[in-house]
Amino acid sequence: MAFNNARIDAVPTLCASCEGRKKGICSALDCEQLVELAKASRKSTAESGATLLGETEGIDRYANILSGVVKLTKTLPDGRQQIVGLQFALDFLGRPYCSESPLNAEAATEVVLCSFPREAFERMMQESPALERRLYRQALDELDEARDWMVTLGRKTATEKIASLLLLFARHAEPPEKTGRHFARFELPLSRADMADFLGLTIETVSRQLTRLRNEKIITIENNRLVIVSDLRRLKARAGNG
Amino acid sequence: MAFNNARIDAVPTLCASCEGRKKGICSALDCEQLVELAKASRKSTAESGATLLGETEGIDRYANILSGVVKLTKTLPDGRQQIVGLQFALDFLGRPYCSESPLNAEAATEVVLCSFPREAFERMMQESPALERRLYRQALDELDEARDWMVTLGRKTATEKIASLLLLFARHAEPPEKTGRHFARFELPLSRADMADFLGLTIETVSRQLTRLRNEKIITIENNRLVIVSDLRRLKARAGNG
DNA sequence: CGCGGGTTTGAATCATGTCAAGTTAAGTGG
DNA sequence: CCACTTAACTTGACATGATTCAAACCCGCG
Repeated sequence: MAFNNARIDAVPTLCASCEGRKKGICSALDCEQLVELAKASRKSTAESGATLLGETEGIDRYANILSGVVKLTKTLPDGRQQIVGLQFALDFLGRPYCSESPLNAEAATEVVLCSFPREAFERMMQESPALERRLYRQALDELDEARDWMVTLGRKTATEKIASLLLLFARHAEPPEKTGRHFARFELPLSRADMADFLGLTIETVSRQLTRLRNEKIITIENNRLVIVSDLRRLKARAGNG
Repeated sequence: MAFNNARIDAVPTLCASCEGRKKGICSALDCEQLVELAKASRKSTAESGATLLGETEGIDRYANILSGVVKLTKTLPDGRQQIVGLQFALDFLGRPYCSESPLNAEAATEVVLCSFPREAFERMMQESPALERRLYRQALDELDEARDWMVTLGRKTATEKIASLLLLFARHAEPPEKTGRHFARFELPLSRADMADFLGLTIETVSRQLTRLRNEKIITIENNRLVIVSDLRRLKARAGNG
């Protein structure tokens, strides 16, 4: 054990207890790279509602999300808005090989970030195929998610959309296996307005569908934000996926 | 020149005239790799309507699309269908690091493919960071496209959806700059049913919106498939993007 | 206590879906 | 060459799910 201490000590203190090192982008880095990146990294907190990445501003930093929920939005010239992605803890935030497509990232809840300056991170990407592979995989995962939501947006009814969204939250909130397999309980990370923007609906419709699910005893809502699902199977049945 | 002949000869005959070598995935390969991949490659044609990649079958080949249009679809258990992506000439078809998400690829028109066996291609991916980077970029591009369509699906009206789709086709059909900047003329690569599946509409609505655009003199349609747009700006205005 | 943001609820309206009937165009076989 | 069939598309009348507009509600906070 003592023999290995040098290496263990080499892991930056901040990273030692960081989940991102195990499951996030950083899992693709070796010790040396981790130290180098950590030197340039900065932990920061953003209030709910804060803009993390705007259409206007140049992107000068990439980041890992340590906690909280980030919404990626697009807006039409006349103000109509659509959330095109949600990112959770340990997701990577940023746009390597930045193409044109204008996209806003906004904190949906309070968010804690571990961010790196653009140049340092891009240099590391060049040098580390493993890192780039890890990023590629995340992009593929996000692509799958985006396509799943296209089905939801294009082909599901309002109730099915809401049920699908609740299931998404349940999946992210649960340490799987922790609560009973068919039970879930979580805080809604989005306001009704945000849910509407994600599902291509209006606030009123979102609200109506929630009360409908409540009336059908599929969910219970406390304090407008805490959702309890006693039987996930019934919720799944309402989500249209089978 | 003679000095270089050896190298030029080394480019596989098939590839020499192939656009994919310049603009597609293959542009990331050096000569040696190109030869190796070409040895394993196979050119093939698929009828319109043929399934290229099914939920059921394992994927045993990757491919470049040489010509034609491929639609990527997802289907809900009750039969509702959504097209979640369109791929055109020189796009890469396949799912490296295949995750779960069930996806169908079907030829929307007659399609010509240049395909490679799974193992050969994956081995090359392992060995060539440049190739993986190229694939990563395509994934990012597809992600951008998917997100653009999420806005269309979630927030646009039926007319705007149709206009947006026509603009997409125009962009892909035109050798840019060839026809006048504000003029376009192209064959619809999708049937009304496919357009409906892409836009989250019904065939009837698609048809009605097309005749509406025709009545407004924004487009002309000949033979049900040939579309002529005399002023792209008017079409853009109807697409909701500005 | 009253104020304000977020949410719920209600009634009227509208866009899109549904169902059904027609049209067009391209075969196919007599 | 002309009926006949068929598939894809268009058009019309009607039904409905979601939006819109408006009002009430709830709850934390000054």
